Amino acid sequence: MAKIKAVRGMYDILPDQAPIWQFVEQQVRHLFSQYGYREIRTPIIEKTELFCRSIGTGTDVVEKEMYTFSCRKGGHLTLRPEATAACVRAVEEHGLAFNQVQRLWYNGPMFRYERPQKGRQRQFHQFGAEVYGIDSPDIDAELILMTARLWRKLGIEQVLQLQLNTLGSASARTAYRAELVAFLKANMSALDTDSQRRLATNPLRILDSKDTATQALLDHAPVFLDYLDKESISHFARLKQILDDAEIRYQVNPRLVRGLDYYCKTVFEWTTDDLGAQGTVCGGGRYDGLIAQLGGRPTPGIGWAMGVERLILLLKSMQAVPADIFNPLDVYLINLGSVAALVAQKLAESLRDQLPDLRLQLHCGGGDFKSQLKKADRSGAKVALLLGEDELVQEQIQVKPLRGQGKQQNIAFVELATHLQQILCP
RNA sequence: GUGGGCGUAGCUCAGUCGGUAGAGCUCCGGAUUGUGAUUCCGGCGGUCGUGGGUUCAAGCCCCAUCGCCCACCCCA
Repeated sequence: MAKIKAVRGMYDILPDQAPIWQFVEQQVRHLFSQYGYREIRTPIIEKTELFCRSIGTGTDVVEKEMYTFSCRKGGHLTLRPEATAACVRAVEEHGLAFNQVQRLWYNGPMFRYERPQKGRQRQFHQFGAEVYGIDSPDIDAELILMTARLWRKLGIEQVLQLQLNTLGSASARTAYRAELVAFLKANMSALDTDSQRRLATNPLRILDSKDTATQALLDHAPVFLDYLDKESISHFARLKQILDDAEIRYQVNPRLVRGLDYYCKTVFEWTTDDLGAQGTVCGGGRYDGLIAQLGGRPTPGIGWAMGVERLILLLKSMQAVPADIFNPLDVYLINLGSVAALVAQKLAESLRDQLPDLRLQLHCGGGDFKSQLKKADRSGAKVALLLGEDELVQEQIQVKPLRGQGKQQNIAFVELATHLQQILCP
């Protein structure tokens, strides 16, 4: 019978890799606590309509990448392709943003039905931050500064570049988009096939086309700057001023558009050349209109998300993963014979009572002395404890350092905890 | 959705012109009765992705199919 394998594009995180995930998660959680952000956890399934109305029906994500299924009682549900929409939904549903500011963060799996490749999977994980109730650019800057701090903390700041743009107010953007589409439709024949397709789906992306004929045509197209509202311009100027003052380097990229409809004003991406085709590690922006669009009282919002898998790929390629996170053990307890096994079990429990931070593994499953010692070595433990018949009689145990130069010593049971503490925490 | 590359032991991979399936690592045992790592010897481990075809003979050639990887596209 054929073996069942994991679903395409969805991966197991095996014990060898889990410490890297724990390390990254711990670093990001600490970052959020440094800035006073609070965690929010929402379900991974939402009503399909939530994503259609927030992300936009014309986007790739909604049009062809969602895992959607019908509910037993009718209606359509979707595995979340991102978390901002769910966050907004929850915040509105519980009135969290009513006359107050919220700084929130989340972490968890997201789902998009795409062809898998490097840095792109169908189930992937994001950390994200969302802020509600602040319309001034100081919060835009704070959100960017905290990501910059994370890159420094992880030692990957050299390979990441900040791309920055402003999309203007929602109305300015819609007006421009309509003008651009009208212009391009009139010149349809001059467009490459890719761009012709994008005209219906994501017209602003056409500005980024690599086709030379298309680029030539774009020289005569409406210019976005002419449509930008004054408020957005000054918002953007202030953001840049704060970033300059904080000595955060960035590149203004007028072609930075982002593929989700809800963005307005500030958008940004942290990108790298070290990950192949999927170079965006973190991206985000402002979405002042979204909450009202979903039926709430008009409230400004802004946020970012980072791809954990991409972050980990980058850490590995930079060799920035600390080596000491992988060793799970301090002590391996060897026992010979059924009487020793009984005593060892009790001894192990007693040590865990006395030294709650001690990482101790009791050898189980028998085997001769030699094979147990071999397992102790392979386990990565710093110290082996040897309990056999001779030791039982004397109520002592052999303490054998496996890594350093220390000598093997005979230690009385009652002094074991103190002794271990001394040799393990110098 | 469209291209290109690749599927051989648990893992990493050799396999020449079509001629009975290999190595290293891991694991187990021995050299060494209760002292690991190094060394040496031995052992376990295979539907060569799957199905069909050509052939006296297929891991190798042909067709189909499934899977994985990379890229386009898109995004984190």
